[in-house]
Amino acid sequence: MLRYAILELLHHKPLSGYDLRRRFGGSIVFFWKANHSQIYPELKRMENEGLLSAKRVPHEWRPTKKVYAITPKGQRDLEAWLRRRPKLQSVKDEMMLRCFAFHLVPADEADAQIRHHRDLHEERLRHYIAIRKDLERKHGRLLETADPILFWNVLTLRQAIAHERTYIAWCRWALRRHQAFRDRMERGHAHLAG
Amino acid sequence: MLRYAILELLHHKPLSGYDLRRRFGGSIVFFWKANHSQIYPELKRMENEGLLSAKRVPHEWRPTKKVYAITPKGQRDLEAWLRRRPKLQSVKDEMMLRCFAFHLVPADEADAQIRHHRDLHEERLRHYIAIRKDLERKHGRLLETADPILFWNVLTLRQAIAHERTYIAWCRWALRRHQAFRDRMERGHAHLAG
DNA sequence: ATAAACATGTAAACAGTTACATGATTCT
DNA sequence: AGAATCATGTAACTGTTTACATGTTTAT
Repeated sequence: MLRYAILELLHHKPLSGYDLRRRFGGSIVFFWKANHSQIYPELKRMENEGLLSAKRVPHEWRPTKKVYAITPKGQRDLEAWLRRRPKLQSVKDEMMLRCFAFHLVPADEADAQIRHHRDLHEERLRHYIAIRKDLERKHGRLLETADPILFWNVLTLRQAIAHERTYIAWCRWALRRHQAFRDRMERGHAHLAG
Repeated sequence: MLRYAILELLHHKPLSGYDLRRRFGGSIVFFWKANHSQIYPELKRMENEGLLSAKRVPHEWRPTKKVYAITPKGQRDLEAWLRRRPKLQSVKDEMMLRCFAFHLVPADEADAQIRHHRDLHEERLRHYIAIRKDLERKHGRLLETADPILFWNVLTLRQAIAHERTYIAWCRWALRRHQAFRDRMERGHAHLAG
């Protein structure tokens, strides 16, 4: 999958491994992330398969860059992948796995975990909104753009933001529900004791 | 991570690899999935590490089962894991990666992809809601339960359902937005032509 | 001086999917 | 007779993370 993200990025313009790695901290981070230790070997493999062509570009004072460009074969591969109908990805959610097992820890510990998780998602949401503000400053009203690249990027950003908001709302709801559950249990015990 | 899912399931009662695999088609499927080819080797590893104990249980007519039970060490490991504060998982979303590249395919193909994806999520949502109905039939009003295990399970189910609904709503919104984008582009061209 | 950014790689471990492989029992 | 379910494994491949490893340039 990483290779398709790389092909899409190189479709815009040739980039080095280092440049690509920085791109994975930008707009694409909403739905894909990659470390340099995964990027460099993948670029080599893709070059061997004829999807990319590499060129060493020396720079007077700075280290020489190895710049990769997409080949016609790479273009065809990317477009063929876009036309496939993929299956649904299976969900892997560590927080929900923990939540499923929270009956094994004290109630306060469960609350602390949920609050911590909510804070992390709130931070990520703020980051996404900052990126959106940035795009708005540069391009004006995003949903009225005439640029297809920006248009699709804005749609993915919207999905990322909606996803974070849903997660945060769930955390808040779960904390309220848990409080109600604890109150109920306490009253139950009081009743039995009294 | 799989091991903690297994430990949680074995905390309730001892199970064979085959039983565990079926559990991964039940309530836990909302946030974790595992194939038998991953389960069997993992069980062996966990037994070697002293987290589980195995017992061969022969059955008059059916194949002998190898039933695993959680050990005190396994219990401690599970509880220690529950008290850790994990980092946010990085998002990996194939559909959004595709969407990011949809400027490379014809608009109708992009629409077909989004509709297909919406259908898949709608099916998954129906499946989750069927599971919830089942739980309601068995246990009555789920949010008023006094059983901590059921309580936390219901919270994870709610998150799974909210997640699917957000995704479906995004697909519908994206289709509307894309139609508006296409209309705008057409009017733009008409204007230039006229 | 030293920290941050530029620049590129490898190695080991961990995680997950798909395909291969076998054989009994039960239901239609 | 054939399909479904029970039951357990291995092999090959693909993907991802963390740590190791090195060296330059630029800004403070």
